[in-house]
Amino acid sequence: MSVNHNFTKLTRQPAYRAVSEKIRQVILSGELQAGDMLPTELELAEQFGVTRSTLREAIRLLEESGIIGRADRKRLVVTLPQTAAVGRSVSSAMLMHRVTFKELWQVAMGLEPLAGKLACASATDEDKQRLADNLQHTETVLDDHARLLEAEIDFHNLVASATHNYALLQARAPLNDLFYPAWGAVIRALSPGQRILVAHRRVYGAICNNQPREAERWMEKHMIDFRRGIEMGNLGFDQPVTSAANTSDQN
Amino acid sequence: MSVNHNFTKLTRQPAYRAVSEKIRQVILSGELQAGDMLPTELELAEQFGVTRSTLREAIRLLEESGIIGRADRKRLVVTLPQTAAVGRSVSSAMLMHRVTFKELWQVAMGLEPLAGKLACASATDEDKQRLADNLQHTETVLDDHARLLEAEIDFHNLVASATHNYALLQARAPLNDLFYPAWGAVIRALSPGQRILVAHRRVYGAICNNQPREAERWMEKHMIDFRRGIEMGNLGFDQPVTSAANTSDQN
DNA sequence: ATTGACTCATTGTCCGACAATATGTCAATA
DNA sequence: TATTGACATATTGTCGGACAATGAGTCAAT
Repeated sequence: MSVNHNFTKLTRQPAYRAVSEKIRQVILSGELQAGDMLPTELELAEQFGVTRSTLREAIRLLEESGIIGRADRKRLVVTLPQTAAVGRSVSSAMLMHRVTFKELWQVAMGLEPLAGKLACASATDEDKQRLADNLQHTETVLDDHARLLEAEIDFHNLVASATHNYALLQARAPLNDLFYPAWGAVIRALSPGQRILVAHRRVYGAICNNQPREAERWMEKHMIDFRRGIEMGNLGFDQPVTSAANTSDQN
Repeated sequence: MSVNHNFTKLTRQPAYRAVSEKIRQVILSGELQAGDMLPTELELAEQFGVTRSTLREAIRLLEESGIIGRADRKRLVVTLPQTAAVGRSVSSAMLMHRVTFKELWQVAMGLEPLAGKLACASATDEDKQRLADNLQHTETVLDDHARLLEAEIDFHNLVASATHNYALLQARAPLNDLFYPAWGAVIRALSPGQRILVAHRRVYGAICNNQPREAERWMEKHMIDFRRGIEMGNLGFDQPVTSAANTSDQN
C-alpha cells in the first residue's frame, strides 16, 4: 500500500524567467529607479551567465510589464509604467473573459463617482483649468460623434487624474479601453450631447467649489444615463464588449 | 528659413512586436479561443517568416500578458488570463509609482462595499457555503496572526468572486497583492481578530438574506476599521506600500 | 497492470554571424 | 561659427544552426 503523502508539484522555471524575476526584483526593491540605464544586452547576459538570446527573452517579459523600455532606441532604461501600457494587458484579459457592458458599468458606478468625490479635495488649479478647457471644447463638438466621444473620454480621464491617485487611475484603466469606446454606439444612436454636457458641467462645478457630495452625485447620475442610453438604444447591455479600438498598426 | 511643419515621429516596430500583435489580434478577435493549441514554435516561425528566436521573443510578450501559456510543458495553448497573473503587472506598476496605503484604501472604499452589494444579488449557494466555511475557519485562527490575515484576504476574495463580475475582480486585484498584505502589520500590532470576525459575519449575513444595503454598509465600516487600525498603529497611512510577498524563488 | 527500454518531437539554451542604426569624432565647407 | 559630410564604433534586431533535456508515444517484459 502506498503512503498517502502528497508532494507539492515542483516546477522548475526556465532561465529566461529567472533572469526576468531577478531584474524585476532589483527594480521593485528600489535598487534601480525609473530613469536608470541598464547595461547593454551583452553585458547583462554575461553578468547572469546566460546568452544574449535568453536574456532578450527575459527583457521581453519586463517590457510587456511596462517597467523597462528603450530610451533613445538604444540603451535599456527603467521606466515608470504608463497607465495605458499596463491597462492593455488588463483589457486583453477582460476581452477574453467576455466581460459584459453591465459588468464594466458596475465597476464604473463604483469608481467614477469616487473619482469625482476625491477630485474635489485634490484637484489643482491646473487640473481645473484642463477641465474647463475640456468643457469649452466639448461645446464645439456636440454634433460631431467621434470628437464628442473623444472629449467625453478625456473628461473622465481628467477627473480621475485630478485625484492624483495612481491606484485609482490604474483600476479604472479598462474603462477607458472598453467601457467608454463601447458607448460610442450610444452617441451615434441618440446624440445625447446636451445631456452629457450638463452632467459634465455639474461635476466640474462641484469640483471647483469643493462639494464632494455633489460631484459624486452627478457623476453617478451621469453613469446611470450611460446605462439608460445603452438600454434605450438596445445595444446589448448584457452582451460582452468588443474591442473597437484595437491595433494601431497595419501590416 | 525652414518651413514650420512637424512630422509625426515615426516608429518602426521590431518584428517580434509585430508578430506578437498579430497573434494577440487573432486571439482577441475570437478566432482562437481559450484552450486552443497553437502550432509548434518552428511552424509558427515559418508561417510568420521569422526565425524561432524572434518568434520566441514575441511569445514572451504574450506570456506576460497571460493570454498564452504551456499546457503540459510542451505545446503552447491559448489561456484565459488568471486574475492573479494579470494583477502582478499592475501591482508592479503601483509599487514603482510608490502608491500609498491611503490611495489603495480609497480604491478599496470604492470597490469592496460595491462587491458586498453586488454579491447579494449574484451569490450562489456554493458561494455562500464557501463564505460560511471561511467564517468557521476564521474563528479557529483568531490568535494566529499569519493565518488570520490569510483568512481575511480569502474572505474578501470570496465576496468579490460571489459577484461573478470579472471586471470587478480584475480591478481589485492589486488590493490582494498590496493592500491586505500591508495590513498584516496591523494584525500583529492590534490583534483585532474579534472585530474582523464581527464585520465578516454581518457581511455574510447580509449576503445570505439578500440585503444589499446592509452588505454595503458593513463592508464600508470594515474598511474604515482598516484605516483606523493603520492610523492607531502609526503604521504609515500616507507612506508608500511595500511588496511584502515578493518572489517565490530563491537562487 | 506496472515497469522498462526505446524512438520521436519539441522546447530551452547556446553559439556565432551580420545588417541596420545611433553615437561620437573630425575634417571640410559655407 | 554653424552646418554638413565622412568615417569608425557600439549596440541592437534578426538570422541560422546546433545540442541537451524532456514529454509523449510505442512496445516488449515482467
